[in-house]
Amino acid sequence: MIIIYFLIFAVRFSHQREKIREIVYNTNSHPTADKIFLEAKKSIPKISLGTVYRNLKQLEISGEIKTIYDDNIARYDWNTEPHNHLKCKNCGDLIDIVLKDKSIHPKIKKDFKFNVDKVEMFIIGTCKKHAKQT
Amino acid sequence: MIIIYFLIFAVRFSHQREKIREIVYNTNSHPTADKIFLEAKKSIPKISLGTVYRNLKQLEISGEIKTIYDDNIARYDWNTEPHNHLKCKNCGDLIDIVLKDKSIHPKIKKDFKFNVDKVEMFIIGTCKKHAKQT
DNA sequence: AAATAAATAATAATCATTCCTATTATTATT
DNA sequence: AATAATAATAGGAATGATTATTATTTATTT
Ligand SMILES: [Mn+2]
Ligand SMILES: [Mn+2]
Ligand SMILES: [Zn+2]
Ligand SMILES: [Zn+2]
Repeated sequence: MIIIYFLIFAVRFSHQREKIREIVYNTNSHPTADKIFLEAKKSIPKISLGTVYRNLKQLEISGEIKTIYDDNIARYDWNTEPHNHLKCKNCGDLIDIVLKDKSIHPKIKKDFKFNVDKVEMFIIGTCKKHAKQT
Repeated sequence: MIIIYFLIFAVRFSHQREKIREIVYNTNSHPTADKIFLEAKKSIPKISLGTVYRNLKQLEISGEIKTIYDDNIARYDWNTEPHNHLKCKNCGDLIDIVLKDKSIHPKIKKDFKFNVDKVEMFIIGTCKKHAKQT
């Protein structure tokens, strides 16, 4: 006997989700849920923070955005391509960076029998805004 | 006129801190504050979670342990040498790994005028415990 | 237009972490 | 050994980020 379940989850349009997607797609600063909430409020005054979190999670699941963790708080990224971040310990800015070096994957596979999916890297330091005079 | 302030902060012995240090130094699993708390309770039943957090922070400041962030929760590491972690998305284990490649530092300096202090890397994947048959 | 159920706002609950404070314990001094 | 000075503690309240609950609203289907 074969039983097949179909769980159909119709996702339907919502102004709130559209706005949230739009905000993430137009912000380069890897905003937090709260920043997105405050921004969304400007055009949807009654939007609630729970709605923001729920939709961010949904957008993440559908692969439209990416969640990154900055120490212990979540920030959201429109850039879903594999990339890494420079984090300035001075101003907190996150700067996108693409390191195309995949050479560690086979090495780790060999040394640890560990199958690499992705590499999440935070490069901590000081950005050019705080450069000392030379 | 020269004013010199001395802020003297005598750190004195406490059984609780000794136990917490001992637990971190004898645990390879990068335990959370809660794990450390539960373990410490076995020998100091009245220890409080606040004491665990306060002392972990103090040990981190004194350079005896290191804090790492696994998504959004703090874990503690006796290994204060620069190193990175393999994270199994299956069982959550963190495995220490040392990548001695420092070649990205000058490149980032050049491309972004960004001064690198340290690189925090989580290599996400599947550990050998869940290897599929070949 | 009516029916269906996904999405919402509002709010309560949860979880990790920090803060507060009266009491206790460690260390230095007599 | 007793006293004084104050760092550290236990216990609990407060905070901040995130998730869960639920009655109501809204998008979509019939
Ligand atoms: Mn990014
Ligand atoms: Mn480690
Ligand atoms: Zn900066
Ligand atoms: Zn594993």
